Amino acid sequence: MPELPEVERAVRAIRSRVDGRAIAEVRVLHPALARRLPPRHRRALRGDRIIGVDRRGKHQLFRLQSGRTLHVHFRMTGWWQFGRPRDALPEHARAVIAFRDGTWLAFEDPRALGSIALYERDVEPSLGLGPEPFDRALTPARFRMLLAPRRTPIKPALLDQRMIAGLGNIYAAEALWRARISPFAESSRLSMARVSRLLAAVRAVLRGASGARHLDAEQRFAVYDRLGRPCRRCGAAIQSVGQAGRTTYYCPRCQSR
DNA sequence: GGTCGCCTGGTA
DNA sequence: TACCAGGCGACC
Repeated sequence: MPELPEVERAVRAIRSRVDGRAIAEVRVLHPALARRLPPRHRRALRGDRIIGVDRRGKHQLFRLQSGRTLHVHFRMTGWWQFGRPRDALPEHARAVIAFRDGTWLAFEDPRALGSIALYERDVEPSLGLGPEPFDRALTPARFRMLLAPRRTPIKPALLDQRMIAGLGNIYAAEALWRARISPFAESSRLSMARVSRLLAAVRAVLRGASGARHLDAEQRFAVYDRLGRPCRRCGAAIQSVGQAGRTTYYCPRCQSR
């Protein structure tokens, strides 16, 4: 699930539960997770304490009392499950942070594509991210400058985290539909007016994401996963196309190049 | 940019 | 059984 709104929600759900808790041990339950969190790093985490959790784009940064940082990325299917001593671990728990008081935080991730990694004291992970979408310093003019060097279709450009941090395949498509911009429009050639519309659309889509969460895909999205269904604006059949290895959904009639 | 690999599970 | 999946880094 996780694009920016979902990662933000995940962080909010656990922040108050893990803040201040001391780590008893970190267990890895799937070999894919061990690649970036080897046994010596797991051992080194014992006794440390979580003092805060930050989000940047889709990344999570657990700040530790030692000055180190635990970096977490959900990728496609990651999620947190917080548990009490007697609770059963979720079926697809891939790693577990067990606290001294018996509570635990399980990294649930069916596809096991997510990652957890430890960064040494005072080493800030370099994530290569552009501005946060709601950063006030992100003006239409700045957004346009970010998009200007990219001579690619706008849809794949939006998935590049150096443009805006936290956009993913779904909300990029939704924002383009909302801004009435074709996913094929060339990034560098978007007019100021369209860039401005796009930025507003990105923000509106991300803001609306949390509220619509309980709806099914058909209700929740304007284009995503709605192949062949009528466009909510003009009634044309929604189409899909492969772009940069991902599926893009769009309205062929009211999203112009 | 495109394409592949990483992983597993759900669905046609 | 085959294909697809909300991510992303490595490769060409």
